[in-house]
Amino acid sequence: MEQTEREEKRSMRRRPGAERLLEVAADLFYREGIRAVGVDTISQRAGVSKRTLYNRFGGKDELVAEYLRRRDERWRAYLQGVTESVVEPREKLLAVFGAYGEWLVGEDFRGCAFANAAAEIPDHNHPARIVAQRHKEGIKEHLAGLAKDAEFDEPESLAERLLLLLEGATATAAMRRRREPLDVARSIALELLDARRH
Amino acid sequence: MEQTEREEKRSMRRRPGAERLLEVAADLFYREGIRAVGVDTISQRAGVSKRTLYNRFGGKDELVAEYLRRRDERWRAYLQGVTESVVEPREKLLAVFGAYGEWLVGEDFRGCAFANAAAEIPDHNHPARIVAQRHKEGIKEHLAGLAKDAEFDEPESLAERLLLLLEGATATAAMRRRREPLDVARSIALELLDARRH
DNA sequence: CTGTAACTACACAGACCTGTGTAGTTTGTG
DNA sequence: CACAAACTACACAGGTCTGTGTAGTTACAG
Repeated sequence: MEQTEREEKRSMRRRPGAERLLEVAADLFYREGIRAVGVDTISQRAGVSKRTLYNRFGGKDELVAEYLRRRDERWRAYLQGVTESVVEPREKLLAVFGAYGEWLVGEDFRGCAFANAAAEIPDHNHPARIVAQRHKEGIKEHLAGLAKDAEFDEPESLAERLLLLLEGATATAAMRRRREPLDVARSIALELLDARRH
Repeated sequence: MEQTEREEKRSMRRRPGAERLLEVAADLFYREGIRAVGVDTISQRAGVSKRTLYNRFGGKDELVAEYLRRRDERWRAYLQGVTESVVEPREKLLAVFGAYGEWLVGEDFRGCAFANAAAEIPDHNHPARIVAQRHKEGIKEHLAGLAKDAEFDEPESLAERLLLLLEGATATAAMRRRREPLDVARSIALELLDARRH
């Protein structure tokens, strides 16, 4: 216990700069846009020298990719937790809509970070674009797993449909923040599930 | 007739610069992103002095808004044409999906210009954001009109659902260009229409 | 011919951008 | 203590950005 604490302290101490940089970058990139935020601003607000940013991440592009990687991890972990807390397999699928719903009514909602990155970065081979693409695949796989557990026929196909609904709700909500889009998406999802009920 | 032609010529001659600027700006903004393209590049490629750009549009922000306004007009006119060419009211709704489908499989597809603008511009009061929001409302109204003509119950609600599907397909296709998303959206649309058939 | 609208060429301000180079300091470890 | 990793401060290169100021040119209408 004491040892664990010390180790944690050490690893936190080892690169405290990188950690602060990522936190600040995540906040600013999401809120203001990737291109809109300069490395000077990030390092300044993180209370870290710009040199450290470049020593840790190599450049802005990789910092952006890291920002998305971390966001991907956290969102998937959150989703995992939400679906695990539900018992009924079919309800798990609907719980995903609940998770998205809570997110996109928040005051600080600014659309899907991955979609936004794709909008800002035309280059398909940019590291951030690859992370963004993987993120969507990850969500789809998660949905497919749940659909399979709920014993739906063609779980892959259902997962694709549900993902499209979530994307649609997110994109629509990004235009003008409201809770309607998610309710619409959820009700379509219900129709789809009911139509495939055994 | 002759008079019309002369008037057209005159009005085209009156501001040839503005026209060229808008064409070039539309192309660059869409392909490379709004923030990524500077006014110097635009005016240079349009073969027009930067001063003219500022005299005509007042600034970059208004040029961006104009770019979206024109894109909105054209897309709505195109959609109008597509749906008018179909006879069956119910088929008109599906024709909208056909129109989106053709667009998002093109080589130069870079996602929805309005969604991209919203992603790049956090400020909700930016003129471009207002145009983008209006665009989506316009499409929804168009769909609602078609749904009404096809005598569906609750046409507004159906329109909202169909718009969400189109948004989802566009967003998904923007991540990794494929034709699947639209097929998925279209098949969900079919299910929705069938479930509401008289 | 004269006036006016549209436009050009070009310099410039002032800010911001990514990225590097360098010399020196802190901090924890063997 | 000695060493190395991590970090700081700071200047700088070279570029881009939006926007303005100014003097002069072109095209056309009355």
